[in-house]
Amino acid sequence: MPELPEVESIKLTLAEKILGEKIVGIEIYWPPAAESALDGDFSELVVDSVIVDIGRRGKYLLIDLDKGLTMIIHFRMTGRLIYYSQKQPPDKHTHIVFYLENGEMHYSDIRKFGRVQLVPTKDIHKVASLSKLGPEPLDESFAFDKLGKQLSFKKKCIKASLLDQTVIAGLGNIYADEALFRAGILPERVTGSLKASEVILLYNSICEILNEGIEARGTSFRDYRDADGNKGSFQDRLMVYGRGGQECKICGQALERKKVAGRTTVFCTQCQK
DNA sequence: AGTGGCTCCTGAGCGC
DNA sequence: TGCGCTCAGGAGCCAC
Repeated sequence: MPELPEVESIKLTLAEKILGEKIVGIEIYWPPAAESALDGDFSELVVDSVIVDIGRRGKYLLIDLDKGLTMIIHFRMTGRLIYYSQKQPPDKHTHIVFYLENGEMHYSDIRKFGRVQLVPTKDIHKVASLSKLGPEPLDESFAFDKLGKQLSFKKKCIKASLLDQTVIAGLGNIYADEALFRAGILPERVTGSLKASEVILLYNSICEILNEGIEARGTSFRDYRDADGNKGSFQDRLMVYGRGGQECKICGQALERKKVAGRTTVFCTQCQK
């Protein structure tokens, strides 16, 4: 499931291929995937536009077109955006094909949770899902005291807080579990009960885990691929996610697996307090 | 402000 | 082989 490091990897692999390219045609195979906030047809608005920039905010990929339009893409669970330099037939899960001057870009999504949303670039801050996002964890302006401020007084458990995109943007189930393990904090701890020293540990763990995730070009636990269609490698370095019942790589005790905040959560009761 | 449940959707894995 | 079941989950929404 694309979280921050995966979306960043898609952005980086895509940028070298599509920046400056003109979209010369489009084929939409599953219309609900293509949402337009404007009057007019998604296809007509997008075709003949030049891709001028590509960015990321949290788990959202932002593709800026000339003519003042931006495509906001959220991959949810199984979304992919893959660039092909040569003609490529769509597969059964391909929902949108963007034909470029050189090559084509396929948006596909097995579970159909993801969306490509077209909005005027100037209105991007008005899009509810983006405007509510919390701080960007890899931004230089993000500091441990900023995280502490977001977490203080919260009564829900820390796992729920980390998954809450208004608290901090970009963490999903994998990196939230990994960050908590590295920080030695149990996922069910009440958020506001964290000591200042624990907030600093958590802050450092989040930054480290996300940077390592990007260096490994993401986690391909199941479906994730970058824009070249390649897997990431961070799944080889996971300490807890997907390892319930197995031995903790640090202390050897069997890892606990239980639902926390409605999500499957894996942790070590020995290493995390 | 918090939780829990439901919805969207498909494929994998399991028991029989 | 295949049927029916459960599970995986990001986020929006709703009831309480």
